[in-house]
Amino acid sequence: MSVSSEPLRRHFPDGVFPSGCPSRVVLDHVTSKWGVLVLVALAEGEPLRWSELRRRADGVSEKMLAQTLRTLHSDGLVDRDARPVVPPHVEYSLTPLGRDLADRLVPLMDWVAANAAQIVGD
Amino acid sequence: MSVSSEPLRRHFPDGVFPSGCPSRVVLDHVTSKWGVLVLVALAEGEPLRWSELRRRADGVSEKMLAQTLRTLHSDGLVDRDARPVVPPHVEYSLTPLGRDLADRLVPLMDWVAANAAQIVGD
DNA sequence: CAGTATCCCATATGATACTG
DNA sequence: CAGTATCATATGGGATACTG
Repeated sequence: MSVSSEPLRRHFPDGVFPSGCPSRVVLDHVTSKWGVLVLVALAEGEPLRWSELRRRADGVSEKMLAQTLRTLHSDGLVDRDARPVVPPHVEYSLTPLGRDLADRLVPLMDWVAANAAQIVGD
Repeated sequence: MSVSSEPLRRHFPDGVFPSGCPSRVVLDHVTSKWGVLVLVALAEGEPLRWSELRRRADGVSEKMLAQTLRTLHSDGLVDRDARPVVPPHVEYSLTPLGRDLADRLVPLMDWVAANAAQIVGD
């Protein structure tokens, strides 16, 4: 079933992306080991705090979480809301742009979750 | 448009993926720097040869192309068809599983292509 | 709590040369 | 043409200690 009636889908005619173009940079941010995980964790919809993110992106070090969050924030994908209270209360959430991206990431993660055992020969 | 009427989407309730589970391994293969590019290059539909892949995954070294191809092949995502001629003629293509994955990768790449300039502040 | 600052290492990635 | 083999390097990533 689902025989492709379209033999060709010329999405990226001249090579997937020219090396060194902005798309490559963004792709690397987005597909970075922890970037995907953080984005998808936030894709649930509700803002998450630092400690929650550390738990949900299981295994992430403080250094990498900080670095990932900084990158995603400066890319305009993640919002950082720091409330001036003590102890500090900071919430991270997706920007509209980030949500848009996450919508494309989630199907990928679903696929991985569904097929990983088969692939890796669990 | 496309206002989310669903506040929560509990795709990955207990943390995106447990650290060390098969999904993490597959995710790393699939989102590896060159893995994505090779998969998407092959997503066009027609089989590609080594040299074509090198051109389309612009910037990839021979070592990394070989390694990426080996991983994707052993994951059952990419087929390798070597014809016993001289000079050698080898074609790579997606397996059904690989095509299924690529279908989820392409929308992501399209998004990246569409938004990269804005994000990186070209 | 939410980070930053350091030190350190594995390995992902790269450049080059060589081969069936 | 389609790789493999080597050598070298950058940096992604981790552990630990410290701080506003």
